[in-house]
Amino acid sequence: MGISNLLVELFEKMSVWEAENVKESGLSLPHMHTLVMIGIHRRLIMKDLAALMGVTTGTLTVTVDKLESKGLVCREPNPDDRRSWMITLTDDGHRFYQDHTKAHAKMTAHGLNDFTAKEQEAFKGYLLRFTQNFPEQE
Amino acid sequence: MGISNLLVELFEKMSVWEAENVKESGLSLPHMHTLVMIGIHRRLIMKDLAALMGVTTGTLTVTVDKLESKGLVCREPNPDDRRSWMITLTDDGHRFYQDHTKAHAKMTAHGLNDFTAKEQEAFKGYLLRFTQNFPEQE
DNA sequence: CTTACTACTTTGATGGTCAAGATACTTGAT
DNA sequence: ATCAAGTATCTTGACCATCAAAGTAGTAAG
Repeated sequence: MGISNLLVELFEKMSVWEAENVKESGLSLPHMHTLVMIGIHRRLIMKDLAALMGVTTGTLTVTVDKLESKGLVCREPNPDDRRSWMITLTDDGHRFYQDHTKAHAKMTAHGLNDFTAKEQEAFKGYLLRFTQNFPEQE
Repeated sequence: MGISNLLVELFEKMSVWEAENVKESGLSLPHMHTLVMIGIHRRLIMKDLAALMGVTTGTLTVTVDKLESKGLVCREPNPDDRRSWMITLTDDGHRFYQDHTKAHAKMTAHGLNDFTAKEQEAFKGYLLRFTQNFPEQE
């Protein structure tokens, strides 16, 4: 089997894992995805967050509305531009983000089960190169 | 950055790439996903295909209805069980599947841009081990 | 043959998505 | 300053994907 098919298989398995894992949190995939993006970037305006997630701002508006009503994210006024909001995680939202990150780490540890420390480093190096060679998202 | 975050980043980039790529084909993601699953398994009954894709048979019924009306898949009577259908790709459906597979290969080649043959083999070995260590989908 | 089970389809409801239009603000040119 | 053009967000209306539950037709086991 070629690397291409291996990647597809890994992608498939990670997707299934992600879906099951997120379902346990009680959030939908788009909602968790949103929390993760905000968690990584800390503070974002709607436009940038929508671009990162590959959705329109209209879609993001309703997502953020729901996350806000659940007390997971916060719209703060943007002092530099009164048209836009700075979106951040609340403490509760940050907990979801951290739990999700921990679950990722656990999943990774499972995959690296029989790897020596040296092999992990080598794998990581390859992954880094591969990921960086990858077409950038516009 | 740890391997966990690298994988998440790769996953994210592959998702974006996949979405853009599939959009160009004129099919929705679920429709392409369905064609790929049938392409890999050649002949499947609805129940098994639904399980592979992680959707209910009710959802799959409408997906297959649409793919059938587009002439991309075929419901053939199952001689062993008159309750079920064997789902297969038509020639047109197979072309979509093959084009998609080729696009995956192209994407992979891009990522492996600066890898020597020896490095590709090593990376492939690690990927294989990692993928196989991964929790199975049930 | 009858009961329990199974494969598939249908139906009704919900959620995510987009395109297009509306609103409020900013920017740049006059 | 003022106005026009551009921008960030929100709203609306429509569509698709999805599920749970109910319905249909076929199988299996006694």
